[in-house]
Order: sequence, then structure tokens, then C-alpha cells
Amino acid sequence: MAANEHPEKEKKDNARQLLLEAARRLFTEKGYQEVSTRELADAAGVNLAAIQYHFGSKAQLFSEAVRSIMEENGCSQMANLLNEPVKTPAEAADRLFGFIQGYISELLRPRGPQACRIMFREMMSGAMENEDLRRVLVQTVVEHVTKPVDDLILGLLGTIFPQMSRQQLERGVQSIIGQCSFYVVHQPFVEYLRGVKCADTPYFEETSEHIFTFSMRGLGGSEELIGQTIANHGQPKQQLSQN
Amino acid sequence: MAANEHPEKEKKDNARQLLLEAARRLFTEKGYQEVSTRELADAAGVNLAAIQYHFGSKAQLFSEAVRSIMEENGCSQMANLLNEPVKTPAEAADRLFGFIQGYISELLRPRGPQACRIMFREMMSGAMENEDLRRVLVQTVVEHVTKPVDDLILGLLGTIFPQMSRQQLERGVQSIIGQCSFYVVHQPFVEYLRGVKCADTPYFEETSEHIFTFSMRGLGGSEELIGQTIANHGQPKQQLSQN
DNA sequence: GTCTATAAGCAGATAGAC
DNA sequence: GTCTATCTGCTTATAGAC
Repeated sequence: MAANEHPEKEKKDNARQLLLEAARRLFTEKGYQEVSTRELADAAGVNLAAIQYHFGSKAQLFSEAVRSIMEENGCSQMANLLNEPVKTPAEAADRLFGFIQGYISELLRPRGPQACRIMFREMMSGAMENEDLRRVLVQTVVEHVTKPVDDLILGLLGTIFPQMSRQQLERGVQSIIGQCSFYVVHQPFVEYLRGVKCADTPYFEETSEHIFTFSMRGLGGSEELIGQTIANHGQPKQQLSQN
Repeated sequence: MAANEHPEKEKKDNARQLLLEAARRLFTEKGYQEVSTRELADAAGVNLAAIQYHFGSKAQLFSEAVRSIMEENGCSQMANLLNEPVKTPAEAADRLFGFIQGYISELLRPRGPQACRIMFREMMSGAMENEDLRRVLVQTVVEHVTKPVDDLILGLLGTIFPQMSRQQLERGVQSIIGQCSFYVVHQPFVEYLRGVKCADTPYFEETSEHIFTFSMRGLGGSEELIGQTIANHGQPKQQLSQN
């Protein structure tokens, strides 16, 4: 009904589009199992049967919604980091620090479609009844999130540590992502155990700085580069000395 | 029916015990949402109504099952590590390495009740409908898993790095646990992206060694201690020099 | 394409006989 | 304490009118 109030633009497949938008929002907010088809149809302002008509099943609507989210913004904060290739270790270290902040921020303080939360949640739960669908979901996540993030960090680490083997770099990437994920996956436990709020600004900033420092040391980075990166991060670009 | 074949021992509350055992197994295998009360009753060989009679609801049975698992074996591989207090940094480093191996092993290659998988899965999903129940679950996990693991690693790191502040030690613990968790939480993505099997012995052993080395370096540990720990791990105890 | 009405099934919980 | 039978409410999916 509300759909007919805007006759100006093309409105073919309106119900489909409305459903997709509602699905993106609700699935990311509540998870696959917790959203019923009735709820989806109501939120979209369309008829229940439209889900079967346009997507065939709830599962396929979910699959489409995830793909659409991932294609549109992947891990959105990465866009800035990919604009121009880095040249010096100092630039790479600066972007690595920026990535860590952005990645945790997106995971802990999600605004808009939370692509990454879906990835954690639906994969851990046995929620995806259909095994094929589950495989497609893994593939979609890897293509649009895991792989780009991996390539980005791999490139940065390769610039900072040019002597390192591919295998060592891959392990470094995994250690960094693992540390960031910790503050999402273990969030309720950390908050209960330590009496902190992971997303509160002071704790959050300390978290980024710790992960950056710990990881740079873990890979053998110089204290000079670590200190200068933290000191200069967010400042206008300037030439930094490097190891 | 099978219950009456063993009249020798006390068998009061037999249905209750049978239900608890079935619940521990099924909930850890499939997750809360994926197990129905009928399935539980069938597996236990008792009547459906026994769940309400003995536990009041499915949710309370789940809660009891988790508590029972956690109380019984927490993170089981930790028992060996807690037997005697460590004295030297070398001993502490050796146990840290042992912990990392044991922790990943328990998460990746679970045999028996998989306490830790429950923790990850049910917390990430919005599965626990009841907010009170969710709080109780967080509390149970922290008490029986998070806190003991945290104390253990905190103690080991404190022995290896006696000059470090409490805050730094806590961050170190979180970085180590985060890296270990990565190989569980991101398992399907890593396996798809890299074409590896996380639980396969060569990759698994390399994983433990990497996390240990990366973390020791990240905290400023000496190369000598790292190398000697890896070389000597699993050997009979001997005095090692330390930084 | 969109709607109403309904099918078909499964969920957790309960009443009441034994 | 254990059982059968059933209630109530929800789910996804479909048939068929418009």
C-alpha cells in the first residue's frame, strides 16, 4: 500500500526489493533462526507469499541478502585503506594500525548492515539447515570479506617485513585477525570477567593500540617503527624514518 | 524399559540422570535450537513429559546440562597444567606452550563433551530466548572456563615477565586466547581460503608453535627462551637458562 | 504480481490416568 | 514418577481467487 504512493520512478520488482532490504536489516540484527517469514513480510510491507514467489524459500532469501550485503560494502572501512598502494614500511604500518581500529570498530560498534557479525554467528550455529546453502555462504563470505581482508593485511605485512616468507606472513595475518575477533567472540565473557565494556572509547582505543604493538613485536618489528606509527597515526602524512 | 534391567544399584531419579546425559551429548553436538524436547526424551529413553517434570522446561535442562559439563571437566586439558605451581620462567614458558597445544586441540579436535564449543556457539547466536538464562550461562562459562583459563595464563605470563603490569598481562592473555580461538571461529573460512585442514596434525602443530612464538615475541620474550622451550617441550624436566 | 485462506507439521508445555 | 493424549502456538510453504 505504501508502495503505491511513489509512482514517479520505476517500481518493477518493488516487493522483491522491499523484501531484500528488510531481510538485510533483520537478518543482521537478529540472525537467521530468530526471524520468521511473517516478520520479514510485515517489515517489508509486503504479503507473506511474496517471499516464496520472489525467492523460493526463506533460506534463499537469506542467501541473497547476505550476498547483497557483502557485495555492497564487504568490510566497509576497508575502502579507504585500498585506495592507493603503500610504498614504505611506515605507510604500511600506519594503515595496519588503521585497519585494526576500523575492523574492531565495525565488529564492536556496528552501524548499518553488520556483514561481519553474520559471518561469525551463522557459521558457528548449526542454523543453516541446508548443507549446500552453508557452502555457498562460506564461499560468499570468503570472496567478499575474508579474501579481501587477507590480501590487504598480507600486502601490508609484506611491505613492513619484506624478508618474510609467504607462510610466515599468512600466520601473521591470522594472529592479527584472531586478536581482533577475540573482542567480539568473547565479548560477553570479557565484559563479565573484567568489568569493562569492550566498545567504550578508552578501552577500545587501548585495544587497538595493544593489538598493533603486540603484533608488530610478534613479527619482529622495530620499537622505533611501532612508536612512530602510534605517535603519528591520524596526523597528516609525513616522511618517517624506518628500520 | 532398559532402566529396569539394572536393579542392583540405587536408581532413584533415573530419568533425570538419563535426561541430563542425553542433554549433555546432544546439546554439545547440535546446539540448543537444533535439539527438540522429543529428540532428547527419545535419546534418553524416557517420556517426553519427564523433561517438564524434572527440569521445568527445555531451557532449564540446557542450563543444568551446561553447568554439569563445565563443573565436571571445565577445559579438561588444564588439569595437568594446574597440578604444581611453576617457579622459573622456563617452566612457565613450557606450560604456556602446553596450554596452547591443549586448548586448540580441545577446540579443534573435540572428543567427549565439548564445553568450549557451546560457549562460542550459544553466545554468538541469539538462541537463548530468555535474557535471565543467558546471563546465567555467561556466568557459568566465566566461572568454570574463562576465569580458570585466565588465571592460569595470567600466572604463567607473570612468571615469565615479572616486570609487567597487571594490565599488560591481561592484554597478553587476551591476545593468546584470541589467536587460539581464531582457528575455531574462522575455521571454515581459513580452510576454504587456504585449502588446509586446521585439525590435521602438521598444520595443527605448526599452529601451536606459531602462536607460542608470536606471543612470546609480542610480549618481549627472549629468542633464547622461545627456542629452548620449543626444543625441550615434552622432554623430561631439566634446568634451562633464562633471560 | 499480489492477495487470502489454509495446509501440514513441529515446537514446548500440560492434564490427568495409572 | 511415568505414561498417553492433547493443547496451543508457531513455523514455512502452497493453492487458487483476483
